[in-house]
Order: sequence, then structure tokens, then C-alpha cells
Amino acid sequence: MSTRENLIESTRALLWERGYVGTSPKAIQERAGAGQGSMYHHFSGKPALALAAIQRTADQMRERVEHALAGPGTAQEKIAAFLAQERDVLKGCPIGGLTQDPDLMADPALRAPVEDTLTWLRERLTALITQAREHGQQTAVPDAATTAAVIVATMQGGYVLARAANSTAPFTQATDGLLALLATQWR
Amino acid sequence: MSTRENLIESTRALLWERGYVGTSPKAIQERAGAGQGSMYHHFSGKPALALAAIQRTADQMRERVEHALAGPGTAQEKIAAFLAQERDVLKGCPIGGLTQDPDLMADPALRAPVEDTLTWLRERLTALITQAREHGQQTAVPDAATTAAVIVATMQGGYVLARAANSTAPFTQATDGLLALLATQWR
DNA sequence: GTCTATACGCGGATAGAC
DNA sequence: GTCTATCCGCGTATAGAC
Repeated sequence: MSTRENLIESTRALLWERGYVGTSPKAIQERAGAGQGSMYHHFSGKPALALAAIQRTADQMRERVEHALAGPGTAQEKIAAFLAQERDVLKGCPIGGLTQDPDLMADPALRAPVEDTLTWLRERLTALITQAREHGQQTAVPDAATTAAVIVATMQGGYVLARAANSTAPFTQATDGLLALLATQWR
Repeated sequence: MSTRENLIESTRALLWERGYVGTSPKAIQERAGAGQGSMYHHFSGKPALALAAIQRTADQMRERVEHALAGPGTAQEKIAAFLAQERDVLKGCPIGGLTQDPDLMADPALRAPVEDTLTWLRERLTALITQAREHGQQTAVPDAATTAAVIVATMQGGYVLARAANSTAPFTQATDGLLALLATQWR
């Protein structure tokens, strides 16, 4: 892999593990096996590198979501597949976790992909549920966009509870519980 | 207020705004209007100060939760009151947000109050729902502990979505949506 | 493209005077 | 209790050689 690639991948890993404030250029270089000059040759500095890393992570997340939703079955089954998707629960959401980073959120360029990805996810689920509704698969409580918000919030909060408890159990419990609740609204 | 108090309150504010990694002793001192020597006289260092701050924030959160749940009405109404409680949504949860802090979570002493508070909250809601269930107010989907996990996860995730969107709307939408969903399970 | 040298302030303290 | 001095490595680069 190219040095540039190594730098981006190392930054992705560190942003996930330590956040933006907790990630130093030095740590990125060490993890990538690249020198200082090398890093500053490929990127203007920490913000530029973080932007490349975040964008790639965001793109990857969209792909993974689409993959889960592309499976067979009803909208309800697709949502279940999405929530049950394999993930590193204890590491938290690689995008959602960034919302806690003050310096990142203060930089509009870095903040945009975070906002866009989470907004896109809600819209994507809203569209899915709206379709199901048109096919008469769902009752009226609550509306599609609201249901999507509950789903994404439960997932994001599930990560938080799992990290707090150092166990994946609360994540699974919350998402399974939500599915059970939603199941009573579908036919 | 005493210098010691100022230091704790400043640390609380900074932990909330910037997290543990993003908060320096220097920033604490400046905010508290205290000198270096003063800070190190009252506390052995950043971890000790953070511990005092986190414990106080955790205590305050328990009090506020109890206050919301102590209101009149059914379990369902109490949960609604809890979710609708006045809060600084865009600043995130002062306890839940700390789960993203790698250095804090790596220190067992600092991590404990975070874990304990979120676990306590789930247990507290579980007890409330169990009671309602005994009074025949709720049906069987899902069980009390699971319902509690969904509620807390939705709240924590609501904070994440709100911060991402820089708007309180997704928080309100998710919590209101969950309440609507839960309402179909109660009688 | 990558390396080494240099810079300067901050992070997180310790020491000792007042 | 609080202040000032001092410490040492890290964070985040820039400059210029190879």
C-alpha cells in the first residue's frame, strides 16, 4: 500500500480509537510507519488528513448500510438485518462517536461528513419505511421519519451503553427490544 | 464559593464541553481563576479533579432523574416526564458523552461512575416498569429491562443525532416517537 | 517523496518561597 | 493556601538537505 494510503488508514483507526483531539500527527506517523516529512508532503496537516479519513469512513458506512438493506425480505426484515449487522460494538460508531469531539465539530469542513452521514442514514430508513407503508405493511404509529429517528437513535445510544458497560449486551438488548416494539406495528 | 469548589465546577463544565482528553489543568485553572499551586494544593492532579467532577455530575443526574420520576401519574407518564425533562440537548449527555473518552475509560476509577450511573438509570427504569407491569398497566412486549434499555439508548442516541445535526429536533423526534411506540403497549 | 533539524508553546506536573 | 520558577516531553508544524 502507498504511504498515502497508510496514512489515511492509520488516521481512520486512531480517530475511531482516540477521537480527533486525542490523535496526534506523531501517533499517525508511527502507526503508518511514515516520517514527518512524508506526512506533510501528502497532507497539509492534521485537519486535511482527518478529512480524508472521515470521508472514507463515511463512504464505507453508506456502503455497508446499503448492503444490509439490499438483502431479501420485507422492510421490517431489512431493518432487523441492518441492526444485526456485524460491528465492533465496543469501539462505538466510527461516525457517531465523532460528535463528541469539540475541535472536530468546531471545524465546518470536518463536521460536514458527520452531519451528512447521520442525516443520510435517517433519510434512507425513512424512504424504506415509507415504501413499506405504501405497500400497506405498516400501521400509522409513528410516521416514517419518526420511526427512522428512533431506530438510528437506539443504535447510537446502544453503542454508548455498550461502551459504558464494557459489554455488547445493552446494544443487543436495546436493538432487539426496539425490533420487538416495531414488530407490533407491522403486519 | 471556595477555590476548591470553583475548581470542581470549572472541571465539570470543561469535561462536558471538551471531554477529558480535551481538558487541560491550565484551562481548568483559568476558568476557576485559580493558580497552579492552588490547584495542586487541593487535588493531586488532573485525574483526581476529574473524579470529583464526574462524581458530582453523576450525583446530580440521579437527583434529576428521581425528581422527574417522582412526579404524579402512571409509569408511562413518569417516563414521558423523564424524557421531556429540561436539558441542554446540544451539549450532549454529561455522563454518556464521557464514554467516548479513551483515557478516561482506560482509568478504572474514572470509568466506574460513568458505568455505574448508566447502569443505575437502566435499573431504575426497569424497576418502574416492573411495578407498572404488576399493576397490570403494561402488556408483555418487551420485558421491563429490555424496555428500559430501549428508553435509555434512544435518549443517548438522541443526543448524538442532535449534536450531529446541530439541532434539538432529532432528539425530540426520537424520544417522542419512542413514547408513541410505547403507548401502544400500555393500557 | 522522504529525512533530519529546528522551533515554540502547551500539557502536566514538582519545588520551594511567601 | 497561593504564587512563581522550573522541568521535560509532546503537539504541530516549517525549512531545507538528499
